Amino acid sequence: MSDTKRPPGTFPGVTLADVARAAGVGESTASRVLRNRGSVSERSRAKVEAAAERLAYLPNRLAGNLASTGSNLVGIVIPSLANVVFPDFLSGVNQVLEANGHQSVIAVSEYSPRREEALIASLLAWRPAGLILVGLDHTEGAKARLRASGTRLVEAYDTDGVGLDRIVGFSNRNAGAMAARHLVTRGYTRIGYVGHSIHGDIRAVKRFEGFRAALAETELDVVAREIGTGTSSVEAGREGLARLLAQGTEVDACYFSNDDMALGGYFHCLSRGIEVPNQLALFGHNGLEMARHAPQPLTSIRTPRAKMGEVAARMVLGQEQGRMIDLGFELLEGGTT
Amino acid sequence: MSDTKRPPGTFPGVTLADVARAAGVGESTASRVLRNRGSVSERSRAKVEAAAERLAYLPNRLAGNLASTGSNLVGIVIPSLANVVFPDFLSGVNQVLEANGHQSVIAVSEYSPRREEALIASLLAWRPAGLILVGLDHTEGAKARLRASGTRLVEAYDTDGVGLDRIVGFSNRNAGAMAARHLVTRGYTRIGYVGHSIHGDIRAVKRFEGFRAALAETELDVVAREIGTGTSSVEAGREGLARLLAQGTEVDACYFSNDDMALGGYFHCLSRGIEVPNQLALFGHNGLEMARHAPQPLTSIRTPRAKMGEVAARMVLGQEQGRMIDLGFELLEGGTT
DNA sequence: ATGAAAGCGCTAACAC
DNA sequence: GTGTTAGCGCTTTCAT
Repeated sequence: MSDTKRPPGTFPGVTLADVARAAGVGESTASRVLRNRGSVSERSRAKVEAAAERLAYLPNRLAGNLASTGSNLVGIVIPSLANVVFPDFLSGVNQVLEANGHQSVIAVSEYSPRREEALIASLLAWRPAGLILVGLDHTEGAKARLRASGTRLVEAYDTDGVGLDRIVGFSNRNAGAMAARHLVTRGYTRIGYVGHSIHGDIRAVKRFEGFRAALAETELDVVAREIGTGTSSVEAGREGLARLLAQGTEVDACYFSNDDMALGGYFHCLSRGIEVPNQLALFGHNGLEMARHAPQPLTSIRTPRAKMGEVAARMVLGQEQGRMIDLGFELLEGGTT
Repeated sequence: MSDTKRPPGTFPGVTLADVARAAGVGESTASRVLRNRGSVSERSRAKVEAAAERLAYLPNRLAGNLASTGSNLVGIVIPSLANVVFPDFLSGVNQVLEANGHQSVIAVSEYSPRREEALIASLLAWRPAGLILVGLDHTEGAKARLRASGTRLVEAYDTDGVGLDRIVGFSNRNAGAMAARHLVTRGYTRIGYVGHSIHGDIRAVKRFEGFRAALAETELDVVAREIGTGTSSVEAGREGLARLLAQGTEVDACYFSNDDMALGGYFHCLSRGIEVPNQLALFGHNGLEMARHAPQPLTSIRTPRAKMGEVAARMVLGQEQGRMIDLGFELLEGGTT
């Protein structure tokens, strides 16, 4: 047990060899005990466990994983932490990963594919058990690395397109289409759209495309639109709707890129005394908790975020059949349409 | 370049030795080039870089860190991902960590100290460059391990108590006190409290204690309280306030454990036609974006969540002086008081 | 400036 | 059931 001067962040250094020696057994026996693998006599097991306890032995995963080639880390790249939906997703991922003795290494791309590529390379250097990414859109470089690595890969959140390996999610196009059909069915015809920056959030774009395509089925289209420059937020939604209405185009319903945005729109209506849904109907996306409990629950589409995370984790651990799992979504009929 | 049959999740295995051989230099030279350390001739550098590129060499951090004893991983344990405030915090942490070539390994304790202890042990096995925890309350076992490990440690979010190593945060007691004084100054005297489950969320408890202590300065106390059983949410706040008012005790102001809760309360008032703040004043905590943009901006206290994450990360990297940094908080005077 | 060699702490055959 | 012995892929003296 060599306890000499050592750089900060380094450990006293009780090694497996120390434990084995203290227990009076060989290294491999100690290793077997500590990992519950292979057969060991009750006697050895007890001795090793006692020694480990006494020496406060802390295994070194760097060494362990290097020796066994492969780690119990799972790399996860999400576009943002600011948008509530990704923590929800992470939460699901994390839960099943931890339950299976794996650990999440999380990286945030800020919606930049170039950043994502760098993060992927960085994560692969840990020889992770697998990688979980959000979306299907990656740089060519990233795709090449991923293919070359042979790592198990799961792409989540989007089923509109082709993936590299495994996919779990739902169709954003169809979600948009469902929103459109709902509004059309309710008789709305002068429909506006308030969205957040198109930069990066490809899935919001896909929803809007699906939305317009479905409107087109009945010869309709959005009559006005307002796209913010920043990320999705309550404030952006509030201001977006204010600007949309200021355009002068008559509008009887508004589709928002997200529930945050829609809640902002709702707040605008409350402030201005605009009657919802009589004067203006509002439709969001995601089914966020806060919007479901507004005085008038927001009509929205609930997306299976946590569930998606759980399935993604199970897929990455090889516990799930199928290369593509579409979890669908659900219309939440609220009081705003 | 040994490309034999290998277990799934394993790599083609281009090693540093392969690169060195291809470049016609020694391993150590190749290593020096790839890490920009030590002096290398332009010629060797070029050869090595070309070879690495050609072979699509991907360094193995498991090996690298094992050899150099110590990793560039930083372990982070947060209580929950469901509560928006922690992603905000993480976001700050992650930003400076990534900018400094470090990676976040994130674990979620679900507000359980026992779980936290297990997660800490698990994280320490990676010989992380440092650890970031939320709060000052840990099991004795966890504290012992942390001290023994010698790892640099930062405890965030709470300055009301003693820490193990470095601390960054604010005083939750004082935040509660500020809320109380604000309400008292405005002339409210019949004050209620709606909180979420006390289990685990020690900081919410500290706020409430500070709140009551400050009320006591003027011989006041909360006249009614309602504590939910689950986590903080809009729904819990809405129902909590409904129950509080149903108690029958006359109340002219209500303090909530969180902005989610307070927004729920606000929604309840809107639904029931309770005039805010005339009939009932509302005070939250955290200064969440969504609450700031309600028709009547919620009076609240803005907490420096992202900033706290940044400072925590800098502290863990040893880039910050001082063992204890109090970032304070800020009163947000809204329209609900 | 560069190469050889000795580990880092562990796991995985392989013998016994 | 248990110990011995090679490595895992890299960094790091230490010569040169």
